[in-house]
Amino acid sequence: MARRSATGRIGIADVAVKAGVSHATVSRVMNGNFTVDPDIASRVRAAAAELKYQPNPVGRSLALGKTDTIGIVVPDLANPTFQAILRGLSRAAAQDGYRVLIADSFEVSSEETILAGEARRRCDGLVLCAPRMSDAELEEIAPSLHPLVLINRTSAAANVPTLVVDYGQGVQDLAEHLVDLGHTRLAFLAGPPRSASNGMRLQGLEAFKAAHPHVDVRMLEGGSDFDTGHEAVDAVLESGATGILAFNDLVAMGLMSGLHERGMDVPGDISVTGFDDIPFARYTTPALTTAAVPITELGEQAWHQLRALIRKEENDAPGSRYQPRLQVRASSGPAKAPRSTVHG
Amino acid sequence: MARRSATGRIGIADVAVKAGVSHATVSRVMNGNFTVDPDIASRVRAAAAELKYQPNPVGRSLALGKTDTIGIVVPDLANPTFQAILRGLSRAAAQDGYRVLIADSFEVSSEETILAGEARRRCDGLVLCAPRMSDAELEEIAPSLHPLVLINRTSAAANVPTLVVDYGQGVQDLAEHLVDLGHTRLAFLAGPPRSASNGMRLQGLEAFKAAHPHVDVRMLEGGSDFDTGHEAVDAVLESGATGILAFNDLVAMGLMSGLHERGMDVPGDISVTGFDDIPFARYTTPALTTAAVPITELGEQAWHQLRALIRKEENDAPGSRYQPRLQVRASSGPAKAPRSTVHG
DNA sequence: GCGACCTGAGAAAACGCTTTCTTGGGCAAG
DNA sequence: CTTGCCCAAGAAAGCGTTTTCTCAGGTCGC
Repeated sequence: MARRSATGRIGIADVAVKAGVSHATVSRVMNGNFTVDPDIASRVRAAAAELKYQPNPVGRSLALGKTDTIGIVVPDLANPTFQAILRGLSRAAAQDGYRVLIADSFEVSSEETILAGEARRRCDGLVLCAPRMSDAELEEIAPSLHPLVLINRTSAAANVPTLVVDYGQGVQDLAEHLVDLGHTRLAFLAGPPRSASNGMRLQGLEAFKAAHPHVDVRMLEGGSDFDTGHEAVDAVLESGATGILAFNDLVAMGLMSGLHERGMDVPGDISVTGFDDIPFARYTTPALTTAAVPITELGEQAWHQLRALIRKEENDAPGSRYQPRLQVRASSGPAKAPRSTVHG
Repeated sequence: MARRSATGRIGIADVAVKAGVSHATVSRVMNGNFTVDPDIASRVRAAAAELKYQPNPVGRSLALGKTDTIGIVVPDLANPTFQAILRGLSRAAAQDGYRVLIADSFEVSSEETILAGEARRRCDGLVLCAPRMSDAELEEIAPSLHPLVLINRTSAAANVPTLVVDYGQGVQDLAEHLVDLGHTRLAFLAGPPRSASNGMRLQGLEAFKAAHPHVDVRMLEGGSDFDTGHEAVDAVLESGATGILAFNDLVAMGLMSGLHERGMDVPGDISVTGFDDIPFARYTTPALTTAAVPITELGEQAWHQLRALIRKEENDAPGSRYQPRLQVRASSGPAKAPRSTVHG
């Protein structure tokens, strides 16, 4: 009856007809414009309610030039870190009436640029987690993404708030912790080679090595997931290290699992530390010593920064730096007498 | 120079001017319409490239009546189950060029209805995970959500594919497993009272009790997260049960953690089973016996069902039922001699 | 050589909304 | 009683696309 022909959905025109007013008046009523006669307003509201009219957000977005939606690009939705960022972002944005559109690049850095652009065009702003993207490319696209917040990347582009976790400091804290426990042979189970946060960890380790020339710190190739850690068990054992700094909690858990299969005791034989303090880190056996990152809060902050940009507010603190907090649990313990290295 | 005044972004009009053609021709070229002269086409493409023109998706959506976006409503983004569904959905949809808009209801069932409606209007279809919503309300809103796929809920509404996990069968399999190990006193650590999937588990347990009148099955109140399991430790010990069926893996992990703190041995003193087989279930200590649900695949299937609806394809199999697979690990073991009940 | 057909590109309408512009009517002041 | 103002509501112009409609020019056939 009142169905529109084209889309089949109820439109503003149907309400206007039913209430005997113009489209404009319906729009005014729906948007709480008070320059409309109360009688007419209630007539419109009645008509809208009866037809169960709901404004079409697409038409609205086109007219208003905003979508009330923000985008987030993540490299891997299976990674608890990005899940947590997404959660914090989504919750904070929802409180201001914004929704979140997700774009998962599945670790393909070439996709990140395209996805970011596409997502940005559909949204009012973008949160970008693109650890593998080259600096050059980032600088290239950053301006076109403008209401943009970066996570764990810095950019020279103007007006791009940056939320970074101080991985360098975190890994130093963990290394110090192991040294305090008497470990003198450490190994860093690295993350993906081109990862920005891995770079920060490496820088931190350089600083650490400079400050502790007597400590042997080996670098081992790795990755960012559980399997990586599990597969690295041989390399770890060969290294002869007694204190292992895993790239993150996932890798640490994989490594502990592998070590357990080899009959090694953690922390009796080897101490293992993670990074991030994902929810499950408390519940591994042994519970994982790690550097806690307030990651959900980071997602929340990302929204606040983005909101300021969208609202064109002055932002006195464009971005912030998060200091990981050393979280000592049972996976790290006193070094025992140095084991002999299997090779070399 | 070529910037449009209103939004500041490059529009189709700018390209048209630069290429010396009409808006319509630019549109034709951008959409690969071959009725346009090759020379003109390349001139348009050159102009578009030079201006870095990218069509505005909002305008496009309005004209086309589609957004290339689907929505998903989840009760809790912190729950690994929904994270996995989201992941599977997002990946599958991305392969067909669709994006995913997320709406987290934060377990507030009254929000679910509103969120679902809003999300649906912005998208071409919706995946709804609303375990707490009443059946009545679901039936009420289902038609208006139409390209709609339900997860772990059934609906009488026409054309609503339903993807359900057979929690009833899964919990029976787990109970059988415990009985086979010699347990005669079981306890079910229930999920949220109004949860649909909890209801399915309860039905399964009724069937189990009917088939095994000699087995004592206690019902304990619970919830769906880690803390719930952790807090339930007293109730579990009081129940005197030696085989515990936790609502899900999270609850089971919390319970095991609590039991460990109490000095109880799993599975020596008490066997614990979970449900879902979340990624971390393999890595708890002891590794968790659970009922594995191919949850990421379920998200993927949700997309396929939704896609069929969006494309108005005939769908011979509207929905499917997933059978959990018993995954025996170390958290379940032979019953030891019955413990005495603390109370009663 | 002229008319019918066809092709290719511009003009304009449509998508569903918001908002500016316009207009008519009521009221107050001169 | 007339003139000017103000206010409320309708008309219309966007927002940025796609797509239909229209028309001009060229080609082919007779």
